[in-house]
This record gives sequence, C-alpha cells and structure tokens, in this order.
Amino acid sequence: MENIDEVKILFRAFLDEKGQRKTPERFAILEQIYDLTDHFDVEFLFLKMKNKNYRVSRATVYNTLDLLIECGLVVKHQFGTLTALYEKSYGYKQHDHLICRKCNKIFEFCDPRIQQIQSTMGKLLKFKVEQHSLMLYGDPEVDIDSKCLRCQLTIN
Amino acid sequence: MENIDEVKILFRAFLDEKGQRKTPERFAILEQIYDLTDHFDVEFLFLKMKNKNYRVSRATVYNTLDLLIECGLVVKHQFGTLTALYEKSYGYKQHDHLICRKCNKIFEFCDPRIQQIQSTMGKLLKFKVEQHSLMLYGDPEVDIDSKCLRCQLTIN
DNA sequence: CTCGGTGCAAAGCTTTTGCATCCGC
DNA sequence: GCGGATGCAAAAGCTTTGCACCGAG
Repeated sequence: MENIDEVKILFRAFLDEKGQRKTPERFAILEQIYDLTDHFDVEFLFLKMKNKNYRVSRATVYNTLDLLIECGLVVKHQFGTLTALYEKSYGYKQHDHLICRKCNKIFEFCDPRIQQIQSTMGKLLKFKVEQHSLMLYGDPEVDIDSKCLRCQLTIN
Repeated sequence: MENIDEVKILFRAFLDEKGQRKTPERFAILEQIYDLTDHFDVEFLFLKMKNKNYRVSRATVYNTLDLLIECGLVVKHQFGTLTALYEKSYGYKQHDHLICRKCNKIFEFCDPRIQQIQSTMGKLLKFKVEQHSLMLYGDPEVDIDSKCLRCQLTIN
C-alpha cells in the first residue's frame, strides 16, 4: 500500500478533530485493513492480527471500524448475509457490487447513472443523499458443459 | 388486502410444483404478512401471530419466509442493521429505498434507470441479473428551526 | 495523574439446528 | 402409515457491554 502514510495522516486529523486518542491499536488496525485488497469481515481481520501477534481485541476492532467508517476510510456492506463485510475506501473510486448467486463471488463495477439517480431522488424526497449501496444479484453465463465462464464451477 | 386470495393461489401452485406440503401454518404466515403494509422483522411477525393466538414457532416463520422469498412473494432487505427486514412484494412495483440517517425512516422510490444499469452491467460482466437492491442514505432537509421537514424531529 | 481506550469474557440478539411430535398426502 | 413440517428449546454466530487495567495527553 503506497499511500498508507497519507491515510494515517487523514485518520490522525480526524481523531484530533473529534478529540479522540490516537492509540497504537487504532493505527495498527488501519494499517492491516489497508494491507488487504479484498472485502473482509471482523473475524478475518481479528485473526489476521492475532496471527501477526498483535495484541488486539474484537471489541477494539469493532470500535475502530466505526471510527474509520465515520471518517470515510472504510465502508461497510451487508451483502444479504448475516455477517457484515468491510472494505477500505480511500483512493478507491466509488463502486458497486454484483454478487454471483451460485458461488457468492463479488464483482465490482461503476456506472455514472447511479449518481444521477441519487441526485434526482434526493431532490424529489428532500434529502441530501451522501451515500448509496447498489447490489446486483444474478446467475453467471455458462458454457455448453454448464460450467461458469467466470469461476469454472459446474452450475446445477 | 384485496388480492390475498390471488397470492394464496400463487403460493399453493409454487408449493405444488416444488412437491412441498401445503400446511396451514404456511398460509397463516402468508396471510399475516400480506396484512402488513410496512417493512417488518421476524420477531415482529412472530409476536403479531402469537398475540392473535396462532400456534407458530420462529423456526417455521424463518422456513416459510425462505419459501416466500424463493417464489417472489416476499423480499428480504438488510438495511445495514443486524436484523433483516422483510416486505411483501406481489402487486407492488419493484422499488428501492432511501433511508434517513437521522431517524432511520425508510422512503420508497422508483427510477427506471436502475433497470438500464442492471442490463448494461449484466452484459458487461456476463451475468443474468435478476435482482437488485439499491439504498440511498442521506440527511433530510430541515426548516429554519432545524426541524426535519418530514418527521418534525429536531436535527442536532 | 486522569480518564478514555483496551483486552477479556460474559451477555445480548438474531438465526439455525436437533429432536420428538404431528399431520398432509 | 410414512416422511416431511412443526414447536420448542438449545445451540451457534455475530456484535455489544461491563469491568479492571493501561497508557495517551
């Protein structure tokens, strides 16, 4: 992660502004999140840090994630499963997700029309819309042997 | 609910086709869901039925909801909270949701551009997209006394 | 030194599962 | 009557909370 320092500076500024302490745990969590490239859940992050011999608790992970979400460095997703997934968001252009109903893989995409919908509906309903979440769910196209073109799994 | 009979016929046909039993509990749950006009969670539905002296268990509610979702009579939402919310979907045009970040009220809207995004991205990523979920999150416009124009709550 | 933040474990909530009983077919 | 569906309660899984201790300011 080349811009990890930039991200830490932003987090530091946010904590300052909120009168929150700048603890080593918070920066360690931020660092480990920005080391990941994919979506992750709390348990995954917690274990990743345990394995690296960080001394952190789940409680602190949850607490820090809330802070990171509040300052926009992380986004939280509920992809229809029980467990929430998180994702770093600095330096990443806003994107949405397509979820495969066969293998649950997640694909990312962008479409500028979402911004238009957002602004149209904001005006109509009298809201300042500042965030959105669009998920598409679908079945993959398959080849003649019923194998998914993307993950090679054979579909029923 | 004027079209409850229609809905029951659809459910019956679906159960037939799947070789599933047509138990009174399943139809009672369907009936109670279609009696509701708003989003609801499992506990709310379960208690509503308990209060009306139906003899149902949470397990059956969950099981039946899965069936109703599968046949398209109910949709499930995860609005970023722990608890899933459900909603009847027959005779309702497909719509999406705007969630107020101040009071958590949910507003519904439609925008045909979502269908276009769905079909564009389906083609691009080689998926048959058959479902989507779009949520907009925002703050309400307020009057000069900082009172929300919609729910009259005073916003910090 | 103070008091907010942390680790740990227990509690809380939603959802799932196991099992004996029931009843649709 | 058979086997799937149900009710109940216990278990499982994710998240939050309580409390004593620690360490940032």
